[in-house]
Amino acid sequence: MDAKSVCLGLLSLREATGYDLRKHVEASGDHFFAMGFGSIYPALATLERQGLIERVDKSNDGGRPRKLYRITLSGRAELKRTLSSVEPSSTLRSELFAFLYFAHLAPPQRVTQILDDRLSQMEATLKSLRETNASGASAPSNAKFVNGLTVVMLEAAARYLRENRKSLESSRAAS
Amino acid sequence: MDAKSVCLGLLSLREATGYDLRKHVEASGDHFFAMGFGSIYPALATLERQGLIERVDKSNDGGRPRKLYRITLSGRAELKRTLSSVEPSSTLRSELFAFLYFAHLAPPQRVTQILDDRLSQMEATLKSLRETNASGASAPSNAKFVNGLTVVMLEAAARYLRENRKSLESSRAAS
DNA sequence: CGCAACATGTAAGCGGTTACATGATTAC
DNA sequence: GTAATCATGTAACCGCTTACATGTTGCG
Repeated sequence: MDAKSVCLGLLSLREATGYDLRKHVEASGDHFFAMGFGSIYPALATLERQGLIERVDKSNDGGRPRKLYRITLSGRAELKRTLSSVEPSSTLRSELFAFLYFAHLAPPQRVTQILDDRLSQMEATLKSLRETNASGASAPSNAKFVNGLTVVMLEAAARYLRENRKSLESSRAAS
Repeated sequence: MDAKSVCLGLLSLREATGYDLRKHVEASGDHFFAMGFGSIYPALATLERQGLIERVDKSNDGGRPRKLYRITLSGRAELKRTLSSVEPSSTLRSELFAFLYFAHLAPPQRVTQILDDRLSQMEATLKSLRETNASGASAPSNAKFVNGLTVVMLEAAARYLRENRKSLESSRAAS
C-alpha cells in the first residue's frame, strides 16, 4: 500500500484536495499511514494522469487555487484490484519500540521525559479519536472501526507503560 | 532510527553475525523494526568501516564463512548519542490498518480470509513472545519490556477484531 | 545424496522524505 | 498589517527493498 493507493482509497470516501488528505491522515495521528505533502501531490498528479481520479472543480477563475479531486470509475476498479491483491502484514511498527529496546543506554532522565511526552501524546490522540467516533462524522467508511482498533491498542499501551515504566527507569545506563 | 542504529543497538546486547540479527528481528515478528539481509549486511560493513563495531573472530581459516561482530567503545558512545537525540514517535503503523480502512471495497470473503490469517498470525506471535519472556533468556536488555508491550497491544487488537469483525464483514462492496 | 538452514554479499531501482519556493485568504 | 492557515508544487537525496548470485554445513 503505497502513497498512491492510500490517496486513491481516501478519495473513494469523499472528494478532497491534497491539503484535505494531509489533514485527514494527520487527524488520525498519522496512524494507519503517514504521508507528507511531498508524497501526496506527486501521487495525485500521477493518479490524474492515469485517469484514476479527476478534478471536480471546472472553473477556478478568481477563486483560490485549490484542486478538488474525485475518484473515477476506473480508479474505483483499480482500488478494488489493489485491495484484492495486497497481503497486509499485521506487524505494528513504532519508533518508540526501538527506542525502548535500547533504553538502558539512554540517559535515565531522557527515558523519563520521552515516556512522559509519549503518554501525553497518546492521551491527546485518544481524546481526538474518541471525539471523532462519538460524532457520527465518519459514517461512509470503516474509519470508525479502525479508530476503535487504534483506541484499544493505545489504551493497552498507555496502561502498560504507566504500570511498568519503573522497571525501565530504575535500570541505569552502563558506561 | 535507521538500520545502522538498530544493528548497533542489537550488537550492544550481544555479539552476533548478520544472520543472527536477521533472526533476532524476525523472531520478534518484525515488530519494533523490520530489516532484511539487504539492509543488514551493508549496515554492518559501514559500521565496521567507521570503527563502531569489530570482528570478534580472528581466524576463519577452514571454518565456515561467518563474521561475528562486537560493538566497540566508540560504537557504544555513538549509540548513546543517537538515543539522546532521536525523537521517537509513538505512532503505530500497520498495513492491516490501511487495508481495513478501505475494506468496504474489497471482496467480502477476502476480508474474512485476511482477518482469519492475521488473527492466527497474531496468536502465533503472541505464543512466541510469551515463551521468550517466560524463559529468562533476554535478561541483559529491555527486550522483555518491549515484548510485554507488544503482547498487551496484540491481545487488545485480537480481542477487538474478534468482537467487532462482523460489522466489517456484513458491509458489502458497492459496485 | 539432496534439501533445508546457515551465511554473506551486490546492484539497481523506486519511493518517500526533506527542504525549498510561492502565493492567497482569513482572523486578530 | 501581519501572522496563521490554506494550498500547491519541485527536486535532490538517501536509504531501503528486491532480486540476484554464491557457497557451506548438517540432517535424514
